[in-house]
Amino acid sequence: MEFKKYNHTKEEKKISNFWIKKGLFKPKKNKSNKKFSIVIPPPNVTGKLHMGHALNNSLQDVLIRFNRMKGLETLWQPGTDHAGIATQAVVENNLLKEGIKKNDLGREKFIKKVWDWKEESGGIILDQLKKLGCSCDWSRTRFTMDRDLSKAVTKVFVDLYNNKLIYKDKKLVNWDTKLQTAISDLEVIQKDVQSQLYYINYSIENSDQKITIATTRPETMMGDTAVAVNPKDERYKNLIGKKVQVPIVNRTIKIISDHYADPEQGSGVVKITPAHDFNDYEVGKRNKLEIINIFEKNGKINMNGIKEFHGLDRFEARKLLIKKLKEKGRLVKIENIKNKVPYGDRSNTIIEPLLTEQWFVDAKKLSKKPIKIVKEGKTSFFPNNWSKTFFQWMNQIEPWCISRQIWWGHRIPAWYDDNGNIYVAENEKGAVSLAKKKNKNKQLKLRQETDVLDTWFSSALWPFATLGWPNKTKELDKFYPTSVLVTGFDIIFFWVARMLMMGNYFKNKTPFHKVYVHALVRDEKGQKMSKSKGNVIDPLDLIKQYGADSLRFTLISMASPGRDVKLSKDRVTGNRNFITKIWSANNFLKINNCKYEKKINLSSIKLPINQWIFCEFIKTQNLVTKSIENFRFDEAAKHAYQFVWHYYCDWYLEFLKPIFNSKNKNEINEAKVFSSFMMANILKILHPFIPFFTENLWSLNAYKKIFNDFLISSSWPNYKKMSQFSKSQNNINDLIELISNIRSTKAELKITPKLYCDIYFEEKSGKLNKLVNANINLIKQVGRVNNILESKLRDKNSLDILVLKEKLSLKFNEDVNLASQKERILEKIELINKKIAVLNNKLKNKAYVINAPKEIVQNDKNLVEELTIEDTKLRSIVESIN
RNA sequence: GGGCGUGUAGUUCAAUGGUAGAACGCUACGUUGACAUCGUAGAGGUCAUAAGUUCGAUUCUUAUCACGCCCA
Repeated sequence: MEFKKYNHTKEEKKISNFWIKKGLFKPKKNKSNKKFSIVIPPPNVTGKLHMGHALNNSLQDVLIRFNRMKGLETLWQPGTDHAGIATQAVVENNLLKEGIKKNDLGREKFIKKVWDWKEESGGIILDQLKKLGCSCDWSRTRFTMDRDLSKAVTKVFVDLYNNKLIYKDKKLVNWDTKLQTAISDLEVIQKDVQSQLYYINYSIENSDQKITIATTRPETMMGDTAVAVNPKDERYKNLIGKKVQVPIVNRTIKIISDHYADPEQGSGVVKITPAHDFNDYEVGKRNKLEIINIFEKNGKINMNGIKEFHGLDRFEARKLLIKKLKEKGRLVKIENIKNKVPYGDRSNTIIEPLLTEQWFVDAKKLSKKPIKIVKEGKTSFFPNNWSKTFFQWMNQIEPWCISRQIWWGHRIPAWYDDNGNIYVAENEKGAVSLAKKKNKNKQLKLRQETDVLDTWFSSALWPFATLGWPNKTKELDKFYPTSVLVTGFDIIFFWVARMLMMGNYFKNKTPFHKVYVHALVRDEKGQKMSKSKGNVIDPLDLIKQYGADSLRFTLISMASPGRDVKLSKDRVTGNRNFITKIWSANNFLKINNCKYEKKINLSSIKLPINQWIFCEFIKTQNLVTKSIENFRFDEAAKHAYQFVWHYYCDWYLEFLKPIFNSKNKNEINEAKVFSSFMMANILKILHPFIPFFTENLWSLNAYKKIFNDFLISSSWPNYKKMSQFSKSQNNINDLIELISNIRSTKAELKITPKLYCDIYFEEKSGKLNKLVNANINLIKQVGRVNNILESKLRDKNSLDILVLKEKLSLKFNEDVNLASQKERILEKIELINKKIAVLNNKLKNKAYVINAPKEIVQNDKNLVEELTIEDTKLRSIVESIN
């Protein structure tokens, strides 16, 4: 009979639709009243599925499917975030292609265009997650710009403002000159770059003396308002209070003393530009210096700069200034150095510290509770080291700049009157009434703040806003706090910390009990995947080629804690082969008409191989369960793989063959039913890893009839140990040992494995004899044994081996190379004696015998005994060869 | 500069204070009805280096070296 091959792509699509249509991803009430919930890390609405998503979501799906099968009421809450800057850029670019400029359109029309785009092509990634098999409750999909979530955002803003945890301030912020918005310090990447350090002479007023300052940013000289030296620096003590002239700029500034100047760095003299450097800003504040901003918002020199520099880009200005300094002989030298330069993570342009008015969250105050929560273990990280990273950042947290000068996002609910008063309220009506109150009922014209909020501000509310907050909903009651958060370490600060702040503040309960932090997916050489390197593996390509199940299984089985996943196609191929293996095993069941249609009474199972495989299954079931519960997805996958391939397929199915060839109807029937019953259980424990394939096979095998459920909603196996089976468990494992021994003996003797042999028991009363007689058919077929001999025939066709420490003779129909066999045994003897010597040495050591635990010492003694018996028997075999 | 992590078979990774495992790869042999996307058998490790703790260290401690990441 020929079987068609398993077609991943075709089947997966079918099953995905089917699950959704049947509503099987929705939480289902049950008796136990236990709940399990996860909120998805919302991907950007502009996002496309990459390997990081694939790993992140495969792991979540394992947890979700596992807990769903364990009978918990399970919710996986999906959705996307509006990705303010990224989305605005996408739509802006699309419009530009049509020749439309954002500013010509105006704010309102532009935002409508963004919504149009979102409806049409936003959220592709959600469909891609479906392809991956994610069992989110898609009917609950949320978007951070949804009306409900926006309501939550507004409420949070207003509450925090009223409690003085949000404030407006004029400060130096990280300014992106390309996007023309402020960004938070987390969105700034410090990059190592090659730079030039320029040494420039400033002349001291009323003197011939000059002092040399060093700077990487000479153009900011136009904003210099002081020169600083360290108070302890003897070289310059007498200069403090004197004045210097900034060359070219021709402004006179003071020499001040401030500890910020480092005598060891450069010349020990630094120029101070409070408007364009965070450190200088602090120096300026301490010394009450004037602040001169020389840049426009696009990074060009403004009217505060030198006349002929007006409108010049900052880098052009630098060139021109250096040229002029050279001409004037003020440039002492240029040094090549490596330094860190701030870049915007979205725009990849150099970030400019700029003095602007922005909105800030008092993160310091909000961080107190989360720190306590994590310390107390109410939220714990796995692996636990990440809590250190978390504390480190939280303990030195800075105010969080939340305003963005873009259009797409939650517009800040603040209104201004003409006198510059601020009214923060949930809507304009509220603001108007606040204004009235303040201004004795005078009718004032208000205008709303044009800035929008940082996208992460709304993401921070995700765990409760998606469940309906601020309304009191059933879902919020049931599923908040969520059980686990699964995320990459790269957003611990951006997202995890901020959710902890908001969740603990507004819900007074931590948003999740556990945070499972996974690593990065890299290429097979361990390099970060990046477009520029060209080493990106597209998960969708792999899904197309190998199926989502193969990709999932690969990612999951490689997710060891604290380690990056180094992905290669070979791995995926290997796991695809694993799935094919199960497919063909199932074909074997089909051919033999193995069906599980009536509930079995487990205690009525008689066949040793059935008892054995069941014992091994229980071991596996327990290991897989424990591993998933401990977030050891890698181990869970490996245990399942090991059992299916190396127990069920390699041995159990082989042992079935002699039974099917026999005439014992009872045995045949039991084998048919039980093999299929085991397959059903295999599908169950594999379901969280390879959901499509297993659900498909479940339906092909019609297991729904007997389990009354689709696989996805069937119950997780939790069989109890059957102690009356353990004798069979041991026997079959011994049998496997025996057969393996016969096989390897043949291989070593270069006897074709096909060849049958006769066997003779040297030790008639030993356990081998009993074992073989009890399983005679298995031995004969699987071990390729002809007859059990009554008396030993000593000739050149036969030889002795040691199995389970008993002597056994094998007799073949052809000559055996006894000399090579002898050599092999001698090698073994040598090895055994080495081991015995090591053990004896240990045992001779009195300190060891006194200090080591008794069991360990006893174990060693037993081992010596056993090895000695083995040694004696092997020696007698060698002697018999002579 | 501060912090975190990693170093075990050819490769990717486990485990473990008391005999070091798996997968993939490799080698040999093998298509008689589950499976060549396969089977059987096998080779392959001074557990980065050094010192310490210990009866005993791949495992614990410290230092060194190498690599990676985060923060300033």
